Amino acid sequence: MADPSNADIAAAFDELADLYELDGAIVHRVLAYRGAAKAVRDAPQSVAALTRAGRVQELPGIGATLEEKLVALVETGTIPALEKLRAKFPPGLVDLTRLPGLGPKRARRLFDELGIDSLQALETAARQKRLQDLRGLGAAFEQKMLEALEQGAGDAPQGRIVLHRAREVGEQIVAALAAHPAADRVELAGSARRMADSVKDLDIVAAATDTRALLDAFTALDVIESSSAPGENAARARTHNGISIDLRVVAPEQFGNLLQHFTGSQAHNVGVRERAVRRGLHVSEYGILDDATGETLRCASEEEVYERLGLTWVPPELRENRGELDLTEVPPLVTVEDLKGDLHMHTVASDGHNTIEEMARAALDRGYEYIAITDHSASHGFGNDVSPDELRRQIDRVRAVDATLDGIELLIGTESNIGVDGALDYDDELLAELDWVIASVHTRFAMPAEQMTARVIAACEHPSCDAIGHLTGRKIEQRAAYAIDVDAVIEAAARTGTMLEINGAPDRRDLNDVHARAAAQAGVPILIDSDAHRTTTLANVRWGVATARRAWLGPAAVANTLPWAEFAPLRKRAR
DNA sequence: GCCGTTTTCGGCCCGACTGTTTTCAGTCG
Repeated sequence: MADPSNADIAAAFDELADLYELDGAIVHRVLAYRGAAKAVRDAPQSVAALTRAGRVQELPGIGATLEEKLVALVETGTIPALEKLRAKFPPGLVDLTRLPGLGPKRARRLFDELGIDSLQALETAARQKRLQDLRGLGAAFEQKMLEALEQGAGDAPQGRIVLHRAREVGEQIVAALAAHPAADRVELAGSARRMADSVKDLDIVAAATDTRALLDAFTALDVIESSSAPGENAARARTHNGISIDLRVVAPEQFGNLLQHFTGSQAHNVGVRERAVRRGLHVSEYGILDDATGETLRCASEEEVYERLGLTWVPPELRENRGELDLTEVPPLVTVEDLKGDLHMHTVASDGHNTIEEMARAALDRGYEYIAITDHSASHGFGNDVSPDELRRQIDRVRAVDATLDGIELLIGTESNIGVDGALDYDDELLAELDWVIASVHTRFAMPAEQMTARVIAACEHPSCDAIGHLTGRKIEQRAAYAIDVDAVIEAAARTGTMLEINGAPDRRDLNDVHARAAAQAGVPILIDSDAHRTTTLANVRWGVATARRAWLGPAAVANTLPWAEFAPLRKRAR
């Protein structure tokens, strides 16, 4: 039996939290399960393996009881308490809690007192006006439920917006507001500031000399379709392309508190506040209340907020409660400017839109010292098929352009498909003639995890395979990662000297932050590549850098921050 | 159920909103 993945374990703990909540457990017990689920999901190593090793209590939020449940899950494939609770409550009951305004307490009462066990049963009861029979619930609640059901609120979790789309809108609005005469400071906050993979909505915070004027300017922007005003210093709006935006405005002396609060994440803020309480301080969006003096401290800057709490300021990308509150100094994180090369891009030879020379000149403009031209290999047919003969001609073309350009090293490479059996395209001799080979899975995503893992490990063991591209094949908000044992691949990459890529395509960002952190900790050199298909998308490394930063990676962990002379010998073929 | 600069029990982040109440429970971010 294969070990459960961290995602599987986290899902089991989340389900236990939901069911214990329905069961009426005290909220702190429920939160303990949710916290444990998050710790497992964020863990950069296999939690199943940690459990076997008897070390799982090293994870924050895992104690003796949860260890016992993990041992059961790893050894038997199931958790007895979970089976018991599943038998106790109909599966449709958890669906009810997805409706806004209907949580576990009310769901439990609807079940106990009216026998409601599904969205369908809720709708029927609401139409028959039976919900208002319950003490504490009235006609307004009933109406709200019917409206929510009509809008399909219970059907499926709402889709999130991939970060680059949200930031495009957000950055534009921030720039427009910052230029307004009433604006003192304007910043994007929330998960967009933390550079998460995707966002639910946008949070913008501002300090202004004239709050009313700035709010009016915001709602009058061309991109805004509709707006409402939930308070004196706030506006909520929707853009024409369907993105919800919250704007909050405060006086400049309070801006640091507001920015810190709305940047989150929730888990980070909870961690911050728990530590503050131990010092007799209470943190909110309005300030820091000091028990000793009864006074509320306001901070103009975010740095001041952290300093007053005795904490090191935390870069927004790290604010996920993954250990950042124990930092004693701000860690060095990789930046776009640190990158000296890009090892994954396409040209008109396969499915790209620009020539070798155009890509090279664009790379020079970005200040790169080296790039690899890595058109798709022939077996799967992206755009034009690059046959072995075509690849030989491409070698000559790249060498020719390289000879005409100063200041940049042009590598001839390929993005080779990884076959079902782990074989690369092109014969070994031709692969060995290249300067660089990145290998990726593009077919047969549905194979079992054991086979997919063996397939990619086989590629790692090929002497000409320098790196693995977009390891898990995920497309953010579109397609889940295929089943693969990432830990096993990381181990193989470390053993064979194969680099692992963070693909910068904004809907890939693959490796993700958790995997990239684990790979770097295992000593695997990480690449940040654009996977550009035209000159303009070379800039996509921005999203790869964002993921690297969320993975706590400094420049030293990222191989293509090295100058060519130091990068070249790191390639497997040069070792 | 976890956890410890209040250490093995007694706490556990903060504030806003809603609908129902007449002081508050539940929900949400």
